[in-house]
Amino acid sequence: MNLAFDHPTTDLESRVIDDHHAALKLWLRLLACTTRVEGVVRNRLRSEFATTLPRFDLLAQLEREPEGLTMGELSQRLMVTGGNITGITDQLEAEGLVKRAPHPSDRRAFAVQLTPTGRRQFRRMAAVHEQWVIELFAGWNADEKSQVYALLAGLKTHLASVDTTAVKRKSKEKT
Amino acid sequence: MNLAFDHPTTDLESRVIDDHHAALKLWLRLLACTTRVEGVVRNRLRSEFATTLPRFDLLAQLEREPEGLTMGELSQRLMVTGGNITGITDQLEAEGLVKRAPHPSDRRAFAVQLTPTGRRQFRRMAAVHEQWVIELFAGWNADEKSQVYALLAGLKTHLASVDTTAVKRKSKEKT
DNA sequence: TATTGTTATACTCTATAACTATA
DNA sequence: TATAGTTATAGAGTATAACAATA
Repeated sequence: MNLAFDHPTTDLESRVIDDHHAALKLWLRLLACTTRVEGVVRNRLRSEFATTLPRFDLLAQLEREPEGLTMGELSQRLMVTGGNITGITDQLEAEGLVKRAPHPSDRRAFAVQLTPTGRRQFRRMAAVHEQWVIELFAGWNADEKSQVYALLAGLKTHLASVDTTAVKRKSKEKT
Repeated sequence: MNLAFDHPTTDLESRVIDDHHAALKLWLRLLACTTRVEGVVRNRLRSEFATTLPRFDLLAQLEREPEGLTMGELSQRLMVTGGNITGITDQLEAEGLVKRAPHPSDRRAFAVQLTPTGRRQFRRMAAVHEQWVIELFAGWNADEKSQVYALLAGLKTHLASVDTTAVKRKSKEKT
């Protein structure tokens, strides 16, 4: 991966054309930071645990649900379509980390669950992963973290109301 | 990721744990928001302009450099390896948006430049793109935007000092 | 020899759609 | 008919490595 991040004229933020526009500048800086954090996490998951973010996320969902989740529920939670869940689950099952248990009431579905090995392994990874995140966000103190956390709540709510594809709606102005 | 731990908040150690817990929660919320914004932008670039984010980014870099950029410089700025730049440039050149002009002093290299058509088209896209970003960040008022913008400056500086792959370095703490 | 860019290849991640087996 | 999951396929988006032309 290219590590030119700290070079002021070579990172994503330099996408800014010439603008003095707060929203665009904010977005480019936000994207640069997020991309950076995500890249570090992906690289370390690969080099330390030979795994990927989607696989880690799937295990994380299962860790919270001892009863298991159906493929469809996993699809919703990871926000990807069903075919992808089949693929990731296949891999994790082949490694013995998850199993497709019969669903108690619907023979079409499965209750995908962590195996004991999977649970042990996930907890080990999750602890290390959290240390990475702590390290990466050490640039903010506790107060700054909670400020941003609170601000993001508002943004998240707003984003949920934005249509993914619609481009312009002159009327119907939100709030 | 599992956020279900209940830590008592009575002593110093617990507060530290909560602070760390806060980093993970913050990261997950930040990632959710960024992913959402990026997804909307990607979808709209595709549906409105039949293009992609890397292609848009490449045009944006060229728009700032009338003299053009070499393939290697584009590789650095977009933070991807050279082979990818060749592919993106091939596409954009086929559409008449960029051209590989001869490099004035190095016959191995090119000065990749926007064509007049490419410049016109990029400016049109960039204006619409900015409106999308304004819409997506309308959940924050001007003050909130500048707060986050300022906070991100600190995070960015910190992130630049984090090794992409290294996992733990107890000693040698920066500064 | 070193560097610029191209080609070839492969892998991850994702979406879509046709298909099956149940419901 | 509708739903849960699988299979097959396609296409971004990325990296690596061998290569050709030039420095």
